[in-house]
Amino acid sequence: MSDISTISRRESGEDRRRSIALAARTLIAEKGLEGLRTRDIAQRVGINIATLHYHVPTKEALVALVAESLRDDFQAQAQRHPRTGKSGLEQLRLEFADFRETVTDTPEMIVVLPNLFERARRDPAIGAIVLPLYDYWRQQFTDIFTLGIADGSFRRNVDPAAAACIVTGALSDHWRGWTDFRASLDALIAELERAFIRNLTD
Amino acid sequence: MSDISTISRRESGEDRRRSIALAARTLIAEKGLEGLRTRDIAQRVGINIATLHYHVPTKEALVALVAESLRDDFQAQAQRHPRTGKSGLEQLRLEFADFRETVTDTPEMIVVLPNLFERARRDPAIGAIVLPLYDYWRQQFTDIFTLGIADGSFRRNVDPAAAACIVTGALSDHWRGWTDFRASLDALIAELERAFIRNLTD
DNA sequence: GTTTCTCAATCAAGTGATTGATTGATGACA
DNA sequence: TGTCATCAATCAATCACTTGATTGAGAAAC
Repeated sequence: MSDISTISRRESGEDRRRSIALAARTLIAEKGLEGLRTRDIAQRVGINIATLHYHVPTKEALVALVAESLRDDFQAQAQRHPRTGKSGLEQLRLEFADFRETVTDTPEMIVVLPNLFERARRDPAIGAIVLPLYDYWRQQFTDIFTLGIADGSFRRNVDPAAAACIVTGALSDHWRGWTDFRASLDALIAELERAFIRNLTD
Repeated sequence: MSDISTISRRESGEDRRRSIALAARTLIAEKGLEGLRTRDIAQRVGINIATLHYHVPTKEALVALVAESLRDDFQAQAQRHPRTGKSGLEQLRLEFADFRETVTDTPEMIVVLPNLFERARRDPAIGAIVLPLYDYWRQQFTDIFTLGIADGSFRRNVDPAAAACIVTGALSDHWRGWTDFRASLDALIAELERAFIRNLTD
């Protein structure tokens, strides 16, 4: 038998801030940063506006909290599958699998992160939190291409840094889904592999 | 000798709306859509807020005006250099040259357009204006790859639609400039060519 | 008792938009 | 040429909220 009188509306600071960040992420995905309102967030969480300010003092701090929340999730996902000892091509394929998983598991991250990247142009504090994610992601591919050239997976004349930019650009463009005019993810990934793998007659 | 008494503050509706659109574009580039204020636009143009509403009745109509303004500029630029009679690879190179020119000539378009693409998720009216631009751009590359396969410029196993997505993704990612971790435009373009050109021993 | 958390009411400034008056430009007419 | 009517364009003042944030009191947890 549940005791209604023990139901509390309180959450620890950390839990509450997590709830706030998640609600804000959802709302940014729905309405963009331009439509983000502190009252809407409070309502979505189920708290009073003053409670929201108790936990997160300004709107600016709120956006930073969202950025940190996304950074932490992104980093948790990046550690899921170890890469040690695999060839360049194998690692490339694992990165593609990871990408597919991210798109499936956290679709809202896909929408919110670019909004924060855009905001980073004007807000160095946000940039300091999220831009390293992009750098890290790109560095992963650069390392994979360097390895793949050395192990014979990829063409010798591949420029690892430029190739990394091509791959991250193509994948992030795909994840944005602005337009229905796009190749399927399978076709895109297959073409990305063909673009760099070493020709058998080389 | 100039006659001061003939100086007027009036502009035709069309000229005024053009001024308003350009000011709004500049402000979106500076502050994002979330920081766009009708009074700021009016001030930037040098008119009263009521005058702005006289010409453009709502903020929503204003964003649509910006979208149309960008569409028109984009389309004007797309017609600059004819492509007829050139090989797939030559056309690809012309597209890259066009891209370079756009980035140089209208840097603010580079920032504003993606903001409108994002807004298009939530605002079908804006999407109807700007998303066809992306489709058109992508279709250009698809056609180029199709042609280039037929004329022997590109590998036979290139999937034109997927390759177009890769190129447009890589270029648009580059133009965004979120991070300093990127290849130079020259290196990116060179790698994009290597990704698709036909190997001499094929 | 102390600390943390929550709330309703409120504040001050900002925001998109409106109102009513005025000005400027143009064409018709005497 | 001068006058008048008309319409387009402009403005200051104002409206009706909206917005991020604050205040002071009370509740909950330890």
